[in-house]
Amino acid sequence: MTDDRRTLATSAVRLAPRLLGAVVTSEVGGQTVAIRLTEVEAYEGAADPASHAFRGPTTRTAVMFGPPGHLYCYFSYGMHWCANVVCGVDGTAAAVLLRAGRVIDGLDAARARRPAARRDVDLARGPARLAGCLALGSATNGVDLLDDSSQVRLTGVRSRRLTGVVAGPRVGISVATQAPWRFWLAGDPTVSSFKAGGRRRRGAGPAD
DNA sequence: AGGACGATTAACT
DNA sequence: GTTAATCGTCCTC
Repeated sequence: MTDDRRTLATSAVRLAPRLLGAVVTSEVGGQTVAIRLTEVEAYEGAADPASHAFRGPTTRTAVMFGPPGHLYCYFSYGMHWCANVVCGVDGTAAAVLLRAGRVIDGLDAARARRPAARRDVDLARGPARLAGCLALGSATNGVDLLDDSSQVRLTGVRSRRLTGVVAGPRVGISVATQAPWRFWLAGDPTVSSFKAGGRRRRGAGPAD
């Protein structure tokens, strides 16, 4: 295992704050787009009821159980794709959701992929928006982010977290809502606005 | 075989 | 502030 991959063979909570400031570069579709990460969330697999991997491996989550340094993409709400960096040692299912970032290369291609974005800081402000900018989806699920020949690569993972990294509750989940496993760069305009986790339950109103 | 529910976003009022 | 869009996945018959 390379040194780079070894640095990812750690828990999601330990890795997540060190991904802030790192760069994801996509060459999908022959267009280069690079994003500097400003917001992430840690998901710890078997120990974390909010993780897709909590109930054990399935077809969808197989990549999460593999070696670190690969990309886990999943389809959400019937419309969107979101992307994670798989971490932890081979056989565990930890991963870090890429929630937001700043486009630092390929601005024109990113704008073309996200016509709804009014400002450039909105292009990758949110996990599905970020995946849209980089054209991540089913075709990129499982790619090795540490292989120079991959269409999607991760560079610049820090050995120590940057100053200005803050932590708080994760977004959009209905269990384990209190764990402060969302990390972002304080004051950065590309970070998504906070929304409390725990959506309203349908068809489960008060019984009386 | 059927149904509930999303690690969301954009467009409304 | 609210809500529609839209479908794969997983759980329960």
